[in-house]
Amino acid sequence: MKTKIRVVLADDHPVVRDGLAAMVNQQADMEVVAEAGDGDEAIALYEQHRPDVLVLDLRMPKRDGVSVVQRVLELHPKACILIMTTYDGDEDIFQCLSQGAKGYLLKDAPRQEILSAIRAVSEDRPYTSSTVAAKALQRMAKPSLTQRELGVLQLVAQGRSNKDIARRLSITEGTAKTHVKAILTKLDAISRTEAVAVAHKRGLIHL
Amino acid sequence: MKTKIRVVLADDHPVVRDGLAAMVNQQADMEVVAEAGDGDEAIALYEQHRPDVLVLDLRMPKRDGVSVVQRVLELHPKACILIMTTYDGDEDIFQCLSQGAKGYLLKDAPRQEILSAIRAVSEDRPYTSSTVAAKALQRMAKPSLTQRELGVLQLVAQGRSNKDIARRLSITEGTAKTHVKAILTKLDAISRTEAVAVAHKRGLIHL
DNA sequence: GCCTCGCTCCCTCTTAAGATAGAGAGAGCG
DNA sequence: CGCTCTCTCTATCTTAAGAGGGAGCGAGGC
Repeated sequence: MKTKIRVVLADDHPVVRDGLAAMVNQQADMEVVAEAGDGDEAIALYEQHRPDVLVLDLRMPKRDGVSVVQRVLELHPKACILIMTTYDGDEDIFQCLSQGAKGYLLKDAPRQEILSAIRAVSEDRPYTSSTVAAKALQRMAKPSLTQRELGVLQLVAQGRSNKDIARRLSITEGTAKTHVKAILTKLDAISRTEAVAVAHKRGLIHL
Repeated sequence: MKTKIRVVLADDHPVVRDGLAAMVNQQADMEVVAEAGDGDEAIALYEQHRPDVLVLDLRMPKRDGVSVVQRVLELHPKACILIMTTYDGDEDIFQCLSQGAKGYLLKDAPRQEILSAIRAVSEDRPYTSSTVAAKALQRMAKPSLTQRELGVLQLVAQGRSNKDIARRLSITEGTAKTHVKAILTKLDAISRTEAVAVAHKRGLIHL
């Protein structure tokens, strides 16, 4: 028998970790070697165990999924990371995959799909369901927001006025308006409130 | 030995169901008798098995948690329902508990807390962590929105203009403004965008 | 050097949003 | 019956938001 696929889990919900661990350990060809409850722990445990696959949630305390992907791949370019999350916004998907994650799947996926995704990723084969892949492709056709625009968008989403945003960012109200207008154009929205709705759906912001 | 606590699980994520099932079945005094993947199924399986405890997720396909609570308690006033979700908005908590759910806890709760919550609820004792209970109390001090206002809020959150909202609801723009104004006052917000942010945080709307 | 992009600032103009105040119809309730 | 609440509509007024322009300046790529 071949050596088992060694898996590290990272998710802030104990229930989900238990569920995944139970599923994985039932399989003859894989085992869970460690479980992390936040982003920092995920990186530390990857270092310590050097697993074949890192299964990663996106929204976690201390450090979010995208940044964990970035950091782990910086340290170990050959790392095989599988994202497993409830968020299906095209921005999240695009960010993770373009950072170098090997797979992305949603928590409502059936057991079989989850297991075969782990196997695929462990062999360095990318795994992405057709719906998820479609969103990543959709995202590529859309214009990206600049750092500044993302910062402004964040404040808009909190309900701040242009004047308020200008004060917080130490720019003039006119400039704030310029940024907001650019955001509206890129997100194809008529009003700031619609922009927030679109941005939220796409995963550009997380309220 | 006493008879085991019979549990029905309802959650749209197979992983979570597996996790809960693993945790529960490891205990000597409880067992999972059925698992549901959506709201309708949850009601049907409750009918079929009449478990001691129904562990329920809030956001599910077909029928949402609050409405499942309502329906099950309508059919079986003595039903013991434990809400288990990621949503910690005061509105969700308040709705569930005031409908008659016996417990409410968050998915990031540790294993021990989850198990003791199930035991408490099975004996008809209410279980609510202090943070959750605090939110329910906070909510009681706040003004409620009327049905109409909730409908308008929904449209505001989608980014619709007052004129647009008026057209969709077959009322005048002035009336739409009146409703929006009332929403702003009740949510203590200055602008509609802030109102959406507040409403989302409180669980009044789910984008 | 030239060009593009991101960030900043400026102008005008129109429209939407929000503050304020008043009022009537219908439902439900003590 | 009066009281309260919800929903509806009215009107006026001020301010914020958004459309549509143009423009300078520094960084980085070709």
